[in-house]
Amino acid sequence: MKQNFIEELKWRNMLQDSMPGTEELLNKEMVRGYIGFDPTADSLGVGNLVQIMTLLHFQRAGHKPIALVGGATGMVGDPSGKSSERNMINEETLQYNLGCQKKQLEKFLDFNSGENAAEIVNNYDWFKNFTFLDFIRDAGKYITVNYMMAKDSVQNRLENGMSFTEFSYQLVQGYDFYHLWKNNGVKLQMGGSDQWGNIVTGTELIRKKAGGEAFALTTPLIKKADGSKFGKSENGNIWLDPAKTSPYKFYQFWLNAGDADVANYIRIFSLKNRAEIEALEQEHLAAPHLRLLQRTLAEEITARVHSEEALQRAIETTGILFGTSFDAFKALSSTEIEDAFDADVTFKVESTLLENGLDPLALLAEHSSIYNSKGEARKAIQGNGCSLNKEKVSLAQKFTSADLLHGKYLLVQKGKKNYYLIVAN
RNA sequence: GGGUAAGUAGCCAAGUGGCCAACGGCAACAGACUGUAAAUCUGUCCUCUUCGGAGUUCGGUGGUUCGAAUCCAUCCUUACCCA
Repeated sequence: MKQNFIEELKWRNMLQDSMPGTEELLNKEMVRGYIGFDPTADSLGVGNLVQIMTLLHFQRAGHKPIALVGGATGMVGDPSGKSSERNMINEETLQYNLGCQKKQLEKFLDFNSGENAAEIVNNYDWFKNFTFLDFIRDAGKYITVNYMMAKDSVQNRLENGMSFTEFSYQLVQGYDFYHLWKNNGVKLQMGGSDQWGNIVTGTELIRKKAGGEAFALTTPLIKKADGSKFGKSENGNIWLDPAKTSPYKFYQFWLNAGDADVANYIRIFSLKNRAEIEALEQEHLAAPHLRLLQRTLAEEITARVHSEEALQRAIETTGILFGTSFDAFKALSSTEIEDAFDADVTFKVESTLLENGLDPLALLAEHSSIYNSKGEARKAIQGNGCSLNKEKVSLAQKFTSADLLHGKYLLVQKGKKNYYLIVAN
């Protein structure tokens, strides 16, 4: 069952812009299309997930998706959307990042589906032996500086300055498109709307240099309803790598999405069809407090990005920490408790210390690093922002062995949503 | 190479000799209210602290002064104009 790619993107609100003729091309034949990924970090984040989904829908519509990892472009630095010159990352880091991202991409796309099997390419492969002189003759000659200057990504930087390196970026990315067009039969480049300028530099180069035709399609940038950035949480970016963002936190991120955003998200990140999603939306409107959309979305994405088991564990942890009363928590077995906490939120404390009674500052800041300093812990406690075994902590309190569950556990809450486990041994 | 303007906390930005750990805004975190939502109100927001304080900051380095983000010298960075 092939879907119409453009129609699919439209109802999912994933279509920002496309070049005239793009839809006709897609209806006519199996198209090879690519999206570039920038190796600035050692993991992709949920921000990149939009582009991954675009490729996935593209493949499901019967086309051939190609993910380009930017071994070469990463060395230059994309100025789009950046207000100042970027620091260069060294080659070693870059290689490492590339490897990590490649592994993640491989999880999403189907590489064994015959003629439209996904591919991953690295633009470093064709740039590594390309000399500067060749480049300015083979690519630079076809694009005028006037044209490059007109780009938003350049205009926005004229006030504060921009190096030649970053100015050249669009030409490097443009050449990627040309290379893939010429050698791999790629006719379409997709990307976030901030990439429009870079993408059309590519189609322009293809037209001028080879008289060929190529197409562009962009997706809107996701914004939260309050205008803040998508994909960040209190602890920074939400990554796809379970070592950097645990499946539990990943699940929580989606579960915590606001109503105003979640309808948007589910269309983008869910593979459910239109009827299913619209039905869910109806149901959600009838009873918003059940947060059906958030739950459905969180479950689907967590299972896809991590695994069904990781999802089950995240749901269980959530149930233990949020859903049930403390009595229910007490009823859990030691194994269940320990399973619910990841290593980075578990702290060990000598049980002898507790026998003598420990004040909260010593316990939370000195003997564990739930808080970085006593001052920080003190402020949080004074602000009523810390609970132990589900009860608000006061500075005057002392904790002893009698407070331990199963003789060894203490449940600590920093704020409402951050849980830690202290194990006495 | 010449001239002009600028560089203050995560970001924006006030501050032109003591009242400055530095107005204000954004972001962030926490509390109340809620639906683990939004909006709103409140608190925190350089570091450490025995909560009395202590230490380190205003591009870098030196200097003047009892005292410098503030004055002087010099260097660095950036923008604009001229060559």
